[in-house]
Amino acid sequence: MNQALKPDISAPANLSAGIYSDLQRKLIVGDLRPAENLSIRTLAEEYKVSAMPVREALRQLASEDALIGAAKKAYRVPNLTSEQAADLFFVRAVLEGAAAEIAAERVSEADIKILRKHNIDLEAAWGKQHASDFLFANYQFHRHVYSLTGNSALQSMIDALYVRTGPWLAYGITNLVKPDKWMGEHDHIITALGQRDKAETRRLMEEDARWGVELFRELG
Amino acid sequence: MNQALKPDISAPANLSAGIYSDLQRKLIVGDLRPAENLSIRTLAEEYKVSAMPVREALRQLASEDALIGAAKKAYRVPNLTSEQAADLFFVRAVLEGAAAEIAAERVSEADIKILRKHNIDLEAAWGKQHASDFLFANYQFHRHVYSLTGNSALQSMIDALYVRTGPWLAYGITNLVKPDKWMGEHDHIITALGQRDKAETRRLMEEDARWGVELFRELG
DNA sequence: GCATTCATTCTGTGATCACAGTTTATGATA
DNA sequence: TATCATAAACTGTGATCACAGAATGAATGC
Repeated sequence: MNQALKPDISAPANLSAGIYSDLQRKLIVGDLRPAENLSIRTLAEEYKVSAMPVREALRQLASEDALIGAAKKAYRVPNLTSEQAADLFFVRAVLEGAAAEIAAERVSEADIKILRKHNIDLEAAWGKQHASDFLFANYQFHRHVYSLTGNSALQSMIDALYVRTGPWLAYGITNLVKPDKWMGEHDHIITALGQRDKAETRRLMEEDARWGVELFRELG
Repeated sequence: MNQALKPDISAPANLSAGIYSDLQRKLIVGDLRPAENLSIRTLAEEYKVSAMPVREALRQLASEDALIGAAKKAYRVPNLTSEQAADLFFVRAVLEGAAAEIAAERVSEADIKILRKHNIDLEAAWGKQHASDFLFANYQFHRHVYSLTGNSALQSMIDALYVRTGPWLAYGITNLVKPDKWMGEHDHIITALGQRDKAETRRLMEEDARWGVELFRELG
C-alpha cells in the first residue's frame, strides 16, 4: 500500500500483490460499491490470470475486513452499519491526529506545495461531484500528511481504514449531494502545518476525520 | 483474532483460519523466534493438511508484516530494528491510550476482577521469568481493557501490534533478564479504571506501552 | 587445508482439477 | 397466474502437480 496507486496492476512481485493493490485502489476511490459481489473466477478472467492469485488477493482483503468472505459464498463489499462506520472514523481520528502532530514537526515547504496541489484537485472534484476523483484526491492529501511521520506501521493502518470507508463514502457522496456542507477544512490544516502548530494541526485533523461521520448521520 | 486463544486449531470455518490463528498465538507469546524460518510444506505436515491452507495463512500474516515473505524465499519471523520497534510501540500507545479512555467509562466490577486475575498470572510468570506465559497474561490483560470499547476495528488493529512485537519481546525478556526493572504498572491501571479516571487511565496506559521501548533500548 | 564450482534440495508461485455447499433459474403443479 | 420443487449454474475450498529461483551441500580444483 506504500506503492503509488496506478490504474493497472503495478510492479508485480507476485501476481497476487498486483491484483491486491488494484482492488485496494478501487475500494478507496469507491469504484466498488457496497454489497457488490466479487467472484474469484470472474476476476481471474478480467485480470487474465488463473484463480490462484485472485483468491489470495481476495482472502487478504477479507482478512482486513475490506471484504466480507463467508464460506462457500461470494466475496462482497461490506455494507457498513452506522456503528461500524463510526468506529472506523474514530480510529482514523485517533491515528491521523497523532500522525498530524508529528507531521507538523517535519513538514517542508515542498510538502506544503504538494498538499496545496492535492487540495486544488480535491475541490475541483467536489465541484463536479465526482466521487472517485474526490476520494482519490482526499486520500492523496491525507496520505501525504501521515507519510511525513515515516512510521510505516502507522501508515499502513491508516491506509486500511481508507480502504474500508471508501465504498461507503462514495455511496454517500453520490447519493446524498450536499455541496454546501463541506467547507474545506484542508486549507486550515495546511495553514497550521505551515506554522508548525502541532496542537492545532492535530485538532483540525481529528475534526476532518469526523466529517465522514457527519455525512454518515444523514445517510442513516 | 477476537476468538479465544486455544493451544490447538480452533473452530475452523476454514483450515486456513485455524492455522492462521494458531500461528498468530505463537507469535504473540513468542513461541516463534525472530529470524526463524517457516516453510509451507513443513507446516503442512505438522498440521496434517495440504500446502494450500498453510500458504494462505502465511501470506496473510506476511501481509500484516507479522512475517516476512520474499519471493521464492522461505517465510520468516521479522527481526525488528530499533526504529521499527519504536514505531510499533508508538502506535500501540496511541491506540491503547484512546481505548483506555473509553474503557474507563464502561468498566464494571466484574471486569476489574478479571483484570486482577490476569495481573496475578502476569506477575507469577514474571517471577519465573517465563516469557511466553508472561506475554500471554500481558496480552490478556490489555486485551480485556481495549475490548471494553466494543470497537472491533480498534481491537483488531491493536491485536496486530501484539503479533508483531511478540517475538521480539520474548527474545528481550529471555535474553535480557531485569526482574527489578518492571514495577507492575498494571496495578495502577486497575486503580485508575476503578475510579473511572479517564485521563489518568490513558496516561498510565500510554506509559505502559512505552515500557516495551525501554526494554528495547537496552537490547540495542 | 582452503576456496570455488556445480549438483542437489528446498523455497514459494501459479495452474488445474474435484468437491460440496449456495444461489439462481427453470419447469411442473395446483 | 402463483407457488413450490427440482435441476442447473456458480461459489469458495482443498489437493496435487509443474516450474523457476534460492540455499545448501559436496566434490573438485588449487
